Amino acid sequence: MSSRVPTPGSPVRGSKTGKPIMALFDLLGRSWALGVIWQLSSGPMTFRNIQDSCEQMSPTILNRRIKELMASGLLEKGDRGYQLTDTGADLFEFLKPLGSWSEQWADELSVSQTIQQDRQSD
Amino acid sequence: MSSRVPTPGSPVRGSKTGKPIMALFDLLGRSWALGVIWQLSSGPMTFRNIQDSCEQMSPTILNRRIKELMASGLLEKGDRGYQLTDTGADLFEFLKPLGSWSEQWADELSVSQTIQQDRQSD
DNA sequence: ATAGATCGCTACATAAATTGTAGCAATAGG
DNA sequence: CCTATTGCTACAATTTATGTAGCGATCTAT
Repeated sequence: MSSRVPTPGSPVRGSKTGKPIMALFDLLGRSWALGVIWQLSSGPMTFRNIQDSCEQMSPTILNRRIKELMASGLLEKGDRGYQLTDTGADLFEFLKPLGSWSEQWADELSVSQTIQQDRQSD
Repeated sequence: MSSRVPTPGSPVRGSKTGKPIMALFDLLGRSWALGVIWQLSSGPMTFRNIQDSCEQMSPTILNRRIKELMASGLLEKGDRGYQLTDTGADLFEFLKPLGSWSEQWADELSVSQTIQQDRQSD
């Protein structure tokens, strides 16, 4: 493994100061990280379960994300597979509202795109 | 530009279904995207302002993020530089609490790391 | 016991994204 | 006109991600 786990206090991709919020953003801002947390919020899952529920994400990167999220105390290994830690579940509570927000956002976007198309056809 | 802007409804990096939440995670899960939104939450900023407040992030990627975030309706260009749209500001309200949460997380992490170090020296 | 089937990965090659540096055209001020 | 700042683009180097193949370990049924 040549990748670094973003840790508050130490330089990370995106922040040389390692400010907690930047370390968090670096951690969550890697491909599939938010998706994995999102999926695990509904309960423990096996490695392949996660892969399947995340559009067959490559095992390479799932494995890397898992290690990072475990090192960051958001994920742990349980009897029934991987699961969110208390901290991870706590974080998810903040992410949760984004579900319905994103649907509203999707609607707004499709509307404004329609308007743009209308303008082009003028 | 060869990169695609994650748009709900169309396949994105991380989701072939284009479910809004996955499109959002793809968009926000790119380097510096969350950081840029975070910085702009305190008011409009010029291109170089953002660069400076984000550890001298490369102009290449800032430019790309800006275009993506504008295409997604989260950012716009105003008199005083780039700024969050109403939608963007709305999104930020969900991100905001992560600021203090991340500091708590940082504390927990440093404690657990100390414990691990103690165990190793046993 | 043995032949699947499943699980958690690792190896490896390819493709895509990010970084860092240099610099240019446009505007602003003196 | 001279200088500084702004918003970028070009380009090469590095880092990350994707996709496929497959291995060793563990269950499962025969």
